[in-house]
Amino acid sequence: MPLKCRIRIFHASLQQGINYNFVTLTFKKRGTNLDYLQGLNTSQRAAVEQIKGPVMIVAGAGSGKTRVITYRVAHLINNGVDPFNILVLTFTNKAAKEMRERITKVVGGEAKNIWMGTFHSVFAKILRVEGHHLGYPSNFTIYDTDDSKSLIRTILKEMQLDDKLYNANFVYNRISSAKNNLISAAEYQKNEHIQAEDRSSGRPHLGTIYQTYSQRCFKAGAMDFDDLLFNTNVLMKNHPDVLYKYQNKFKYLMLDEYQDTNFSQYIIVKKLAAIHENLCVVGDDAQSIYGFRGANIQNILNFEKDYPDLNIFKLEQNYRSTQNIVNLANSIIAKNEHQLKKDVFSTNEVGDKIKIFRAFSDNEEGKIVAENIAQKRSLSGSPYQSFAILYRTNAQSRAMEEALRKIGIPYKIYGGTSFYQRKEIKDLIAYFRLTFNPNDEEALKRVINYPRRGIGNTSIERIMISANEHNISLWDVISNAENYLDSRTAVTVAPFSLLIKSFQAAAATNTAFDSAMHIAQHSGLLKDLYEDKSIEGLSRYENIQELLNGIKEFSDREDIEEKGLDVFMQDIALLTNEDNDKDPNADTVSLMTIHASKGLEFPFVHIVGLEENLFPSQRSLNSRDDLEEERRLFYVALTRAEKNIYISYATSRYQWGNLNNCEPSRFIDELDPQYLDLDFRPKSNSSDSSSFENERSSWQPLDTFSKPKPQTSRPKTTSILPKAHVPSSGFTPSDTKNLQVGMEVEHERFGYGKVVNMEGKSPDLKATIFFKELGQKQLLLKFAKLRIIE
DNA sequence: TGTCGTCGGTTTTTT
DNA sequence: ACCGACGACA
Repeated sequence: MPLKCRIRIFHASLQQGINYNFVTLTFKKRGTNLDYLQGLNTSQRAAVEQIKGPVMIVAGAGSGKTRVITYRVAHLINNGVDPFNILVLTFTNKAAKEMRERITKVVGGEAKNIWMGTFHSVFAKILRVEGHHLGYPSNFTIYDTDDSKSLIRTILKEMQLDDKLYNANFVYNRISSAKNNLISAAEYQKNEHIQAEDRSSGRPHLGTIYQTYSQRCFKAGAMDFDDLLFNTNVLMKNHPDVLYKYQNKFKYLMLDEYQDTNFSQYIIVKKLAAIHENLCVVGDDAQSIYGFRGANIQNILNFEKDYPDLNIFKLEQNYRSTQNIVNLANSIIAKNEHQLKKDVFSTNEVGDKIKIFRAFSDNEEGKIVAENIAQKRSLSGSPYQSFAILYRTNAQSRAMEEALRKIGIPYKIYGGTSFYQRKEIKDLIAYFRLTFNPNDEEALKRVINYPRRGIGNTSIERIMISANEHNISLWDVISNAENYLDSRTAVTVAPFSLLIKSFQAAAATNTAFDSAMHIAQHSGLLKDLYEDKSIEGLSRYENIQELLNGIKEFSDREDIEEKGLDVFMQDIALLTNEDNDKDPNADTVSLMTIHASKGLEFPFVHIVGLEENLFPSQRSLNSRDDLEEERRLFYVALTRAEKNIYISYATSRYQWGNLNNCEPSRFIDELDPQYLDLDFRPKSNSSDSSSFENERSSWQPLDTFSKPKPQTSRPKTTSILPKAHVPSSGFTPSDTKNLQVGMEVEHERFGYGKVVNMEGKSPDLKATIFFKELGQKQLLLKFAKLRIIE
């Protein structure tokens, strides 16, 4: 067989390659550039050059991990490995994208042939091709968490179970963790241990729910996030021929953030690598922070057992941070019992000590952080991009946002509600989903009566009952309404099924954009949003525009052949906020959870909310393992910083609308004081320590707006958001043809703001405006009514 | 069937 | 404080 020959030749050349000394290697390869090897330290270089067999790279924070992965892939290609035979699994889509760009710089266009992506996106792609072996259509829907929970609620209702005891969240997590441990519904019900556990917690029906849930997903032609991995495992187990095919396709596997993989992912990788064993995992046990999602730190230890001839490389030199930061981070992580031994060090400058301060409330904390950023920026001349604010929970962003807004600092929030999770976006996408997969029960329930069509709960219930009775899908019922429903319901429902059928016809022949536009208009959704003149309605309408713009871009792409809406839809459920970053180069302060900050770096980092029960989280206090995960999380936060860290805590904080007192976090006590600047006093903290009700700032921002609001003592926690802006008398929109960055404007509803950026070309010219009350917004000028303030 | 008010859970982190 | 779910009423 030609295939076999190729492998043998290939291995032979590898053997030689390894025996070359460095100099020969540099000159050996024709037409390729091996200069990159020069820029690596000894252990990095050793890891890059060990291209055969199982490899584990233990990469300390900031030790040039991405660089090593990039160059290792480049090195594989330069040593004759076909890019089509390389699979690189990363943790986020963004990481994959960045890595591909970096590899392209070294090896050129060949890089686009590498399989690179997250577990979920890569195996979704494979399941679209191979899913038919398991009875799934290739256009299966991917249920997101909301879809899954909604289905669970429906099932609970049908089974007439108490939805307090069987809380949808709880059920979802239980099913998720079963799947991530490769326990099927049938096995779940057979497993005595699990059954005993469920009985003793008073929830004996969990197994049945799991079973029903799986069946319903299958019938709807849908997989949830965990199914993408679970079904990949089923596929590999039950279809050895398919497994064999991919084992030989992916002769070289690389796996980033190995510490964050769960059992299901671990088995996939292990099986894929079983023949060639060219498996390289990269990770840092000290940065394992996804245990709650089933990530198993044991995978690292198992790895050594599974591959006795494993080559381990440790990257211990930190190139990112000052010595003080690295030493401080080490002093924290040393408190954990479970860890691989390594010695992370820095030879950068010693740097400033780490500053800690106290605030009296979450709002004051925000104020100090914001002022500190403004001050540091003007002193050091660093752009806003060099600053990050990291927090434990998303809820903490609000106080920070308000403070930044108040003194006019532009910011960007990462994570939080993703663009694709917004209601209006999900609504439109549900129409798309239904068009391509009418059996998608969750999509159908979502839009069957939105916009209003007189199909209320009673009708929906009738449809569901009929579907269950005849053991058919909801779609089967409504598309044959006269056979399955009473005549009155049938009459209201029939037009809806015709509508969807007309969408199917439209989508069959049109490009993604034309189909999407057709559906947005004829579903009535666009009109419904257009008529909603509230602030929220306007912003929803703009979001739909944004989605349509995105689809237009997709339709205009020249590098892909299939441009139908179905192709666009394929992994939209797997996209997150970062993947929709409109202008990644804008100069803004970054706000995000510590989880979201993994892999990123910033010169100046604020870590806020260092309080007991918040960080470490209250839920982590019961077990040593959970607490250690929180400590690793703190370690991740500290190691994001290049130059300066500011740690802060508040002595009181609004939670659930109440003001609560807080204790400083135990993590603060664990910091080695020799690296701390204990005398640090933020400028404004000393003067108005008497009261945190005084919101007045001693620092005068440069870009004040023309109409300052009189300050009163704060009546409630969020006085920032006005219900509506009252336009100044005689508001008339200006001609925005000559709008330019820096101009101040008034918007009919959003109030006063300043243009910070312009992009696009007319008629799709977009302006990014920083509104005094509402923060940053992007507006399409052809829609926005703006008055330019002279 | 649609709308409005109340209630209750939520805030850990995400593909 | 905020959201979704649900019941009472139009």
